[in-house]
Amino acid sequence: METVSRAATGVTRSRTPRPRADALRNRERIVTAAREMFVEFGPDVPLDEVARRAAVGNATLYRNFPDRAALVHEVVLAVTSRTTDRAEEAAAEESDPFAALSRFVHAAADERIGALCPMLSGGFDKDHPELLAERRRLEEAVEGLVSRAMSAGRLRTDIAVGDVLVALSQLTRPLPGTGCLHIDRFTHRHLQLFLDGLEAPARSELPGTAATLEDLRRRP
Amino acid sequence: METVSRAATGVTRSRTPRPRADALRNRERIVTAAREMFVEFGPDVPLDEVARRAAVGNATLYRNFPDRAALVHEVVLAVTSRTTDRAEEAAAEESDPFAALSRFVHAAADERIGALCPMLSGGFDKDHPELLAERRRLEEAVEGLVSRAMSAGRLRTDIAVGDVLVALSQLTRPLPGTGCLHIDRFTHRHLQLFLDGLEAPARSELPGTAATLEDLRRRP
Amino acid sequence: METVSRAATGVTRSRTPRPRADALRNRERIVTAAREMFVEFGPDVPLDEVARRAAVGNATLYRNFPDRAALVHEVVLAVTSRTTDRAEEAAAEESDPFAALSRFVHAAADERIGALCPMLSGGFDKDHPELLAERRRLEEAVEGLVSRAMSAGRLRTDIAVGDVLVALSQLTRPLPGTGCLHIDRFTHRHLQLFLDGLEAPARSELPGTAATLEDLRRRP
Amino acid sequence: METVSRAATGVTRSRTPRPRADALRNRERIVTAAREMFVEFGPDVPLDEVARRAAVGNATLYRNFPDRAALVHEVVLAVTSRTTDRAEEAAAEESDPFAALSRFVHAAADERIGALCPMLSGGFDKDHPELLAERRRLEEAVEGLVSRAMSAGRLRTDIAVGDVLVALSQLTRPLPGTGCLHIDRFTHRHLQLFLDGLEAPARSELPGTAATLEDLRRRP
DNA sequence: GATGAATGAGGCTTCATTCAT
DNA sequence: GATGAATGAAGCCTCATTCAT
Repeated sequence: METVSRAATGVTRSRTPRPRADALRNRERIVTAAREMFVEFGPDVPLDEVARRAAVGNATLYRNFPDRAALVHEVVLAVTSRTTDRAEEAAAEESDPFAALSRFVHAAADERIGALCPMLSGGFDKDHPELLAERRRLEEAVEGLVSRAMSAGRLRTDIAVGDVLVALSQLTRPLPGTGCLHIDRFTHRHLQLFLDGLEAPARSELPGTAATLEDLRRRP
Repeated sequence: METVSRAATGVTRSRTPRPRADALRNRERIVTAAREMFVEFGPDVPLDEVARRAAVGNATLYRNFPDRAALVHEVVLAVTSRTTDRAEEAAAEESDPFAALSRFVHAAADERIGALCPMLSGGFDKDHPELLAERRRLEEAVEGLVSRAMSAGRLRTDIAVGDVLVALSQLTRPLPGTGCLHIDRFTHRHLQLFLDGLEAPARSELPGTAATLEDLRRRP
Repeated sequence: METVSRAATGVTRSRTPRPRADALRNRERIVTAAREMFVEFGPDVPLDEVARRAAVGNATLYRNFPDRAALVHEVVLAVTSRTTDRAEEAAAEESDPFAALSRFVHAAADERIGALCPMLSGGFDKDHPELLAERRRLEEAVEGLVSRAMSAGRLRTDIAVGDVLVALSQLTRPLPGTGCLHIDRFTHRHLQLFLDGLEAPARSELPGTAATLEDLRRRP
Repeated sequence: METVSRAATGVTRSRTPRPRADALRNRERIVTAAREMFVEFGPDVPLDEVARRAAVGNATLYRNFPDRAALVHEVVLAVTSRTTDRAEEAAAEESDPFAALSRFVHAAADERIGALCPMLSGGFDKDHPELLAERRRLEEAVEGLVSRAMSAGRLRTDIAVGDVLVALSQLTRPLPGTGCLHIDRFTHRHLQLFLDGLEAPARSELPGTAATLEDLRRRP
């Protein structure tokens, strides 16, 4: 359950006579390197550097991903997918609904969900069907966590899944160039403070209105 | 006109004979444009674009700021300073110490304190004396807000000024390319949730240890 | 009358406070170098080489012409314009109408009208208004030459201006890499043979139908 | 008579144990695809595209032709050979000597002899013995057509085989990217005009001197 | 023998910075 | 002092060619 629940699908169906083993490995290495370097240096990191980190020639990268947008697409997909896995794990394995939400939030930080933020800016298709589907899957999983915690009276009722995901992403956004060193020192503290603020009973009245992920995606 | 104004100034300190009025105005416009564009498009925005927004030639920008680092320096200084002003205002004008902290947090968001985050990455001297001093000033002001709220029993005691400022910065970090549109829709909600988490009594035990701004700056 | 009858126009009109002298010179040098190198090596010649021949930095080329298409556009415009000038000269200065046409054909070869052929392939806007206008002007001028020669009974009547211009272009198309050396040795011979074929009375019946330049431009 | 009058020569001398049938077919398909695509897109067409059109892997192409020059060599050879075939056909089947020349000229256009022009530029060995021999064969065949037409008094006497072949090539040179669509609409008209100019009696005095194909090849 | 994949060199284009008016 | 223009270094991407299955 750990790894690529999505990327490895759809291989043995059609005409394509099976990708070669080393090619698959290369592709995987590129995505991994890209994820790491996007996290560490931001989404403008030179693709040649990504290729070097992946230990492949730059043209191999371009063979697999025609342009930067394609690579970003893949990384966003991977991070979203892995994060969703964490949400489903938390839902399945934690009996206390607020503990489940809490576990997910901290796990999502470790998956570097915050790295998605800067990537959402670039010129890539945020409405791509694959992405849309994966985002829906994430939203549903987190929606499950939220609604159960809310039903149990553990979560304040004036927030929605969008609030959780956006704040979570912001709080875990990496600082380019720092190598994420501060994440382990501070981020989990701040996430915990945020979770404390989410807990019922509400200690204040919130401005604005709760929102879904789709609201975020749209131009407001 | 030039000679008159120069002759009229009675200052005998330095060699520089007081900059011309339009030169000062230009410098100010550049800093303002840079602050806006750093917020809107991130710290990698082309300097030619900044110059255009400021309605000056690019060479004028370089006359005032020898390189990008110098401009970033100035903007960081300005944002820090303005944010400090907000902290001092809040301290002076709010009687309730937690309300003061709260007011500061929301005001700092409007000053785009979050824009500092990405700028702290680039190759500019974070230890410059001017910056150090301004950061100290900010830290002291916020330290005042925090300690008073804590003394009044309104703030949980396991946090420190570093927690407030870092989380505040992260939660208000702009998404490049979005024109900050989401700030007004979501950010203040999430700040409020964070503030609720800060309030005493503490609802959880925090991982890690509280820290100052200087801790953040260092390589851990 | 020799040179840039078009490029030098429209300078002193508007807001733009007059381009600097050296900038104009640079622009002119770039266009000249591009024309020469397109002729000599074809339209795929590296732009860095064009810049080198023009003795400017490559970025200067890109400042003046955002991409290859813009540069091709300018060169096509220049060649067309200069060729039109030759047509008008011939019309004005030759009394015999067939001699006028003949003089134009040979002069157009010297203007390297054949270099237009390969450039018409690339991804640039062949319907740009400027180009359209210039092409019309050329067509009108040559149409004048043709119709007068035809009226005088010197030209066969089953051809049209498109035939003259297309065949002329083809016969004078440079061979990339040869430095046009063969032009002076052979091209004028073949043009003369073609002219002899154009002369009345017609010695054969032509297949197909006569056409205008616009017909050529369209996807047939 | 159609195809490889030269390449398939059944010499059984050497070591190579006769290529497999599918290998031969592949080689043939590559040459055909290359010829078509050189005509359609020019001699710089990516070899991967040629391989795709030939429906073979790119490495298969490189197995048969070590580099682009080798492929160009083969295509030039093939086109030259097929054109020579047309010349010999015309000589054999037409009783009127000028009609034979005329028939050859139009047939050569259909063989895309014009596509040779751009290929003669690239970095391939134009003096390769095979090519030299083939070019001689073509020249002899056309020389036969020319001299017989001239002897019959049907052809002006101030031209030579080089004039015919060069002008013929130029007039039929494809415009890259157009898919040769204009060939059928215009080229045969212009060839006819050229033939009319070739016919005796000469209507003008030609500049320069007549030349052979070898003259063309040399740097003058 | 045939193939898909990998590679490095090279062209295009942008941008921080410097220069000439 | 202010400006537009010039520049070289660097990133993106393509393609001829080589390698591993």
